Amino acid sequence: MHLAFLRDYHEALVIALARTVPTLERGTVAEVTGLTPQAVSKVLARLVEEGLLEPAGVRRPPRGKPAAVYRLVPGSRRAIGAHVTRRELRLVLVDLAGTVLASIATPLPADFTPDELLDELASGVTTMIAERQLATPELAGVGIGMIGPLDQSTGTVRGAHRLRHWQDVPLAELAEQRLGLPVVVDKDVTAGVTAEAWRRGNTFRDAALVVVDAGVGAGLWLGGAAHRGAHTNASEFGHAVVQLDGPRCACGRRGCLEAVHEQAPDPATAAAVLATGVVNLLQTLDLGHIVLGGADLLPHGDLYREAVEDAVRTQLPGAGWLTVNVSLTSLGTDVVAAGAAMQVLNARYGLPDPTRPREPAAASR
Amino acid sequence: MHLAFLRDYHEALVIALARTVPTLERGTVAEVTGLTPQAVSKVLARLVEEGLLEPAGVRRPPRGKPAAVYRLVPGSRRAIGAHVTRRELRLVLVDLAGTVLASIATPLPADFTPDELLDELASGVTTMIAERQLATPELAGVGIGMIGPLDQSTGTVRGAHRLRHWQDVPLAELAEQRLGLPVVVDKDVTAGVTAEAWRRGNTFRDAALVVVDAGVGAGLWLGGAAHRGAHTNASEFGHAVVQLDGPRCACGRRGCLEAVHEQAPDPATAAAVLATGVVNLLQTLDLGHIVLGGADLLPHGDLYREAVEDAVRTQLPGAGWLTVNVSLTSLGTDVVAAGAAMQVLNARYGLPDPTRPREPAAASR
DNA sequence: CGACTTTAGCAACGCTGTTGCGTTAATACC
DNA sequence: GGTATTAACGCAACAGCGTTGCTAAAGTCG
Repeated sequence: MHLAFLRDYHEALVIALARTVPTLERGTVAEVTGLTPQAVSKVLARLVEEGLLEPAGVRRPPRGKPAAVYRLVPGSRRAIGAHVTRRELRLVLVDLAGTVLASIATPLPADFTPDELLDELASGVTTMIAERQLATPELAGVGIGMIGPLDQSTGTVRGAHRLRHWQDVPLAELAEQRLGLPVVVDKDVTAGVTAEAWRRGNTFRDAALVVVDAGVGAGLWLGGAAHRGAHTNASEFGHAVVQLDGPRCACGRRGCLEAVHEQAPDPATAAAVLATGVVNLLQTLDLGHIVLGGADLLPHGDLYREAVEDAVRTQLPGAGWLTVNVSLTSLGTDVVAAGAAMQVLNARYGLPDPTRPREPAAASR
Repeated sequence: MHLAFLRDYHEALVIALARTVPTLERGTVAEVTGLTPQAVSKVLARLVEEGLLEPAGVRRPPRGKPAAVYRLVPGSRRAIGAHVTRRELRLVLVDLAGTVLASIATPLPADFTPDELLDELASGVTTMIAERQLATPELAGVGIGMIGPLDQSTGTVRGAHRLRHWQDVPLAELAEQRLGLPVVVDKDVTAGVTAEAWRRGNTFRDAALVVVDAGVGAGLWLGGAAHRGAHTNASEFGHAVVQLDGPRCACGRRGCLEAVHEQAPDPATAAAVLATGVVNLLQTLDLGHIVLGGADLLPHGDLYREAVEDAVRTQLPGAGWLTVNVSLTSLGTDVVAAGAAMQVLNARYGLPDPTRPREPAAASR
């Protein structure tokens, strides 16, 4: 680990702050980060130099010299995100602030092959780059949120459920060659929770994005980072058993949350089942935020949200201090694609990982 | 964050390595950590200076200058750990290598008060210090593993289950005043999983210690650190529902894993229920290691281990690559107390937390 | 207009790991 | 036995990060 880690870490702190507050000042940043004002000056100067921040006038205190005010330049960096489901490909363009600037969905052929996906992806990405006139230093890369199981560390799909042509496909590598851009691949729900985290800032430290979309999954954000697990296969929350003698699930077990949820007679019952599963998650992991999403949940969004809020109130002990924020995703059906894009930004402008050095700072002179 | 973070981080890497391998050399450390050999020389010199490492002869390569060999001095730092249950107080002494040097258990009065616990704790700690002639720089502090719920960040017990006199007790603060030593407090199972992690080294990155002892809990070690959650109340795994219409649990819900497990007609059925719960955990979190422990599990240890191994084999898809290491804790009934002690060592000699600076290096000249 | 307050920034510094290069201690070769 | 080779060690100068000390700037207040 070089000294560069410190620099990147502090720059990432400031960027994260800039994402969640309208304006920045030297003094307030120093307070939040614990750095000295002098050090903050240097960090701010570097970020202005890189184009990520810009001056935004001054604040005049009741007495004394006016303070220089800065703000994020959201458009200075962008990334493209893709959400691959069994039926369609959704592409979004997001900026540094986590705003979705464009979103298009195109159908995919039934049981599509890797080549068919790559064709569709390349065509969509090329169009988007042309339409928006995106240049290389500005466009950070492409993220792909995909149904699992897959190996996130290498970007290889191990064998997507119900897609025959996807056994051990090195998707990240293939897409990089095809697009000529950096590509990261991750499970759909893990990408999705990254979107929520990127937009909400650092109070969002322990959370889950619970998604119902054909199956049930939960992307996990634990201790301020995505949790992927030992084989990057975490989030198969839908295959946790909630009814030992319940109906047979596609995975072979009995009474998986997903199977019980699916067979519920009406949406209200289904929501109650899911809510119980969410409380299980809270008991085990003690999350501060539950975000709900997915194409099969959002049509009954308020119903689900109320069911979960109700379960949190009635099924979880320690009411006074065990506060859980329950909400629907503000990104709707874009959440996975947007999260995949933000993973690209997060890799470069999020908190660095001490175990791996970061690539040599793309556009820094 | 100061430059001191880098220093502490690299020292912690070397100490962690020294714990898990018999001997160290400059070259191998450089390879593992990614530092230059020159930097490793400086780190090793500092650690020898502090007494944590010592020279251990030389290795003579086929040709060339012999390499200096170092090894950990396990006895150079020790910590005392306490495990508080409803019936007894267990005290252990551990060293830097994670070896348990002494273990004593004393009964606690029924429904004991904070004062009664502190009396017993002070008496036991004083005895242990006297018997082993522990000096201040050598003894790093005292850790307490306690039944929850509690606030780990402040060391306050919020209101331990079935203990009437434990509403909002600032246990860490009280114990520090009483003992004159640094004290950390944590949930029993979280302390326990720290013991396993400290002894197993950095291949142990995503794991759970599943404990059956009156209740059922799971201490979580995720991404190389203890997972405590938004209100430091994670690990209440026993209160995850596995049978929606199951028996009423003490917590008010129906069909909690703990309740279903408790009412199983025989140990084999109980083990199968727990095993299903463990697979739920694996589906959600994708853990690489499951460690089993607890006073009510260990008497049937092999039965439980085989049940879990069997469930992992038969209930978890993706057999080829989803490898899970299942084992019984090697520390037996000492695991929680030992883990509490290792949390003290971990706070000082484990990987530092970027968000909080470390206290000013106790005994560094 | 001078005193005071608040913020900004230059310059020197301390500490980290890095780089360059010479030194040391062993074996292999002639 | 001397010389070359090898592998590891370590001094010294260096680069880059945040910190410290101090001065300057830009306002308000009396």
